[in-house]
Amino acid sequence: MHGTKALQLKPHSDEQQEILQKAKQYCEQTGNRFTPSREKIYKLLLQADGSIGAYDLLDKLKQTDSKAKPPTVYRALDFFLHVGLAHKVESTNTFKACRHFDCAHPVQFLICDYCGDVREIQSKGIRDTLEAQAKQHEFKIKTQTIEAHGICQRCQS
Amino acid sequence: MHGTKALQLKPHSDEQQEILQKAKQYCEQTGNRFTPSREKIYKLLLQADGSIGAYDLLDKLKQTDSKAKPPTVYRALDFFLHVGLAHKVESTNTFKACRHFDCAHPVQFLICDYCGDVREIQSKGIRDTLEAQAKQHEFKIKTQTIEAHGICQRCQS
DNA sequence: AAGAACATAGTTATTTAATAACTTGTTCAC
DNA sequence: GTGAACAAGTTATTAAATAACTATGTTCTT
Repeated sequence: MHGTKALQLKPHSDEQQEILQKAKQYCEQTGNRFTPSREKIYKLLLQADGSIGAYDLLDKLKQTDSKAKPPTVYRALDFFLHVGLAHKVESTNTFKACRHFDCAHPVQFLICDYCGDVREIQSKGIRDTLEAQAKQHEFKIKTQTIEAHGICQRCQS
Repeated sequence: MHGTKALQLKPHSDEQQEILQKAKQYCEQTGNRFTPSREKIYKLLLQADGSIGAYDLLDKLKQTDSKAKPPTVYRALDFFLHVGLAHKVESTNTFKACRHFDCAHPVQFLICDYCGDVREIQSKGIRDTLEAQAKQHEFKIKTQTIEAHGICQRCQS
């Protein structure tokens, strides 16, 4: 599932610490509680390469919290999705921590089928093109799911 | 789940007959077998409003084929997806018969969260915009999943 | 026509993904 | 401090998809 991990996040990296702090702040500002349970699960989500399935996340959680059960992770995930701290990758039923949750634009994913990496991009162009198409059909868009599968740059060599 | 069905396909309509015939022809031309089992399931897929889940499809199939089981429908669905006779809607885990399977372009869906209607559109613009974005990241796209949720024209009033 | 090779379908069981429903514990405002 | 609201624990179930094995059918070859 994974090629070289040179550019992937490592557990407890500085970048993760930074995102974690921003997540805490963001929750405080918006009146949402970043509880210990949520923090623990959010850390695991940040440590995951690419995206991670709910049950894989549960397995990781069980290593330090042996009595964790599906609702434990699904509740946290639902919370993250709701406040914008994470996204669901619909085509693989997996989840990914959002790295710039402070902006509410729809996102797109580039999913490498070789190494499993999931890159989150934000193209206003894609969003607007879809929006324009929908308008032609008099369709009012609420949410967008845009996911491309293929091979990432690092796996092409 | 459903509003007015005025524009929806009705069982055994002329349009369905036409698509069915085209599907048969298409399979012959491409050396794929459109077996009785596949035909039965494809008809049910055509009759479904919007998109339909595999197990809802199974329930319908059971009405005339009481011993049908999950692999029965999943095998047919896999075949349809493989040859291009149907699409999977990833964000709802449902399936939809393709109305223009003779062209291989990626498609986009406009999914009405109010009536459940799923409209298949083909915008070269969206495809190309995503393609261009991917290129900037040196990502080679194989397949695209583009789904918009919202409210369709008929349900806005 | 017989038989090998392959595709299709039947059958049983299991895995994976997600949620329902009820109970217990925390937090926070008044 | 009490109670409303939120969060988490617990048990069970539903929903989605596939694995693995058996049986049947189709096609191709000789």
